[in-house]
Amino acid sequence: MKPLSAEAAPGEIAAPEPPPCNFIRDIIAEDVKANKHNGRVQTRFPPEPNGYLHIGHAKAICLDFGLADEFGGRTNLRFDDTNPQKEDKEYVESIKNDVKWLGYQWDGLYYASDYFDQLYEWATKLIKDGKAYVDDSSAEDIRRYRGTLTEPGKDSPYRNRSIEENLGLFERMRAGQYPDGSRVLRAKIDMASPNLNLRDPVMYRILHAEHHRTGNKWPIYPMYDFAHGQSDSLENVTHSMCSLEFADHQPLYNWFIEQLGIFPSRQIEFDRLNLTYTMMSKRKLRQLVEEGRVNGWDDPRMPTLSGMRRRGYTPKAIRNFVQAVGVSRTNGTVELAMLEHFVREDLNRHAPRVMAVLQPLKVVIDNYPENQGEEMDAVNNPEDASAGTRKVPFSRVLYIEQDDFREDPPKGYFRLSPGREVRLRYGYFITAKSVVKNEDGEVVEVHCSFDPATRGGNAPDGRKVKSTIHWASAAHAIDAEVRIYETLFSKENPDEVQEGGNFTENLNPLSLAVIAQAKLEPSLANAPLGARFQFERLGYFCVDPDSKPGKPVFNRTVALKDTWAKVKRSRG
RNA sequence: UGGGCCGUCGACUAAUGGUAGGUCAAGUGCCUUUGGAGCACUUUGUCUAGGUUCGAAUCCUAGCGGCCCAGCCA
Repeated sequence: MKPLSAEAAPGEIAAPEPPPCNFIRDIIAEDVKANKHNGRVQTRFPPEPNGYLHIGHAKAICLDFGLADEFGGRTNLRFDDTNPQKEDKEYVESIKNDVKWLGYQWDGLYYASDYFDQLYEWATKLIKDGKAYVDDSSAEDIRRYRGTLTEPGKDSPYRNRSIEENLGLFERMRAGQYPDGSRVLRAKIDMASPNLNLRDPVMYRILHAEHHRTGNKWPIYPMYDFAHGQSDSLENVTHSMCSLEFADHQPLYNWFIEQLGIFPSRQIEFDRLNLTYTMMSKRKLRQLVEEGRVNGWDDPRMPTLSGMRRRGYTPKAIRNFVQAVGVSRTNGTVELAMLEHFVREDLNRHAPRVMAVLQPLKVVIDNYPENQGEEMDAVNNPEDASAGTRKVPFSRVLYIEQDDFREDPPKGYFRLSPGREVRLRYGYFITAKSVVKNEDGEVVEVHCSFDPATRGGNAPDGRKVKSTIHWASAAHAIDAEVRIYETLFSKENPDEVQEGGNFTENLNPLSLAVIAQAKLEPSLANAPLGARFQFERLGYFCVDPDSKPGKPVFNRTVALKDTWAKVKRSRG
């Protein structure tokens, strides 16, 4: 049965479709139905503040916040800041900013470092219960004793120290009496477990490092595994979503909660988002930034939320995309085309239309009076009548797109060519009469005639033209820099390299093209930073922060779908 | 090679033992003052082999294929 939403009265908002099913929603719905935790739903988004958020994080954010919202629950933002060497305040600020930009507001704001005292106390309890011990082995010995994927590990020689000795040692670790790396606190579980995470995992390591929040208070820091589940538990998190690679950690997550007898948060793993022609590895994104292959974390080619924001993506488009992609436990890669569809869909509805000529070709209308001009009425957004109209100046000398004129038009080419009549959008019908060429034989000027009866773009005699092209009046146009982006990598999977190769070899040398002198209609002169437009027939563009008064810079967010390009391709 | 997770149109994802459906992509047509947008239509799929069952994408067994795990990272 088809939904009847299409029959809703014009202007009426169709009832939102029920969200597509997914296995996490099913789990939560069942728990709520069974009145588990009295039907309460609490989630959390737990980034480590060691880099900028990317589109992959957006999926986690939409899941954590979106599912909680659906069930009337709450969501915390918690920074998993247990490794001071990699973390920084700069990242926590950018993360907060990006989450808000995406459209979400957290209920509680926490840091794992808020729990360091509690965690320390819990570690002491485990020692007293004979469930944890201090190991003096070197990192290398610990690795050796851990065994391999196929062989069991062996007990550390320090595994059976007395509780009193362990307590004393751990206190001195905490007092800062030992150098980095000299000792660790380990959980006493099972060195023969087929799950390597259960082979006496490290709970605390010694790190004489300054933490961005706790300063020099702590010379020891808990590992992720000894912090995450307990943090969830302290926040009474009912459903703790994380990515698939943590599935092997779940038994350990549960083990600590059980040994400590604390609130039983439940971990649920889902698949990460992968996208073609880009990558989500924070480490590699950082490398691109540090090696100067891109211009910072917010380079519009980056898959970071800050990059996408600068590129002109809307939060709504990203949320819709994430919703459409869904969630499962398979490892797949979503086509970039799907992301682009959702920006176009959103921008098509909301972005005002303007005319801009990127590769200008001069057109002179010989029978239009010199030193005369007029203003044409142009529709701001055909998708939204309330957006109104504006005036666009017209005169004898114009610019059109170089692509919109062919001296020798190929078959199927509908645009301007000698003897052919086309419409100037919101202007007049014009017919090409002759061309002026430079010494290289390139057309640098097209002379046309116009039909005064077609003002506004309609012929009273009802004759049709096959093409409508955009233009800018030479005398009135403003100059702008326009940055055209292509995919950052030229391979669908940038990690696909020859033996011994490196992903940077797959960087697309054409990922950025700068047009220094585009010609824009004058209404764009004072467009505010971040403003988004459709340049008619070209794509969606937004104002970049590099803009200077009188010299705007535009980024192309995404091109319009280009049927002509498709025709050309299919004809070779 | 031990353990864990996972295989559904080209991509992503539904169907919870009972009609294999949706979105993107691709294609065809209509419409059009954006070769845009919109509308209509179309193509293509349950990894393989057995089994259970009136009935299997779903349950079982065995293969095959992919991903993750041997940090004092998260």
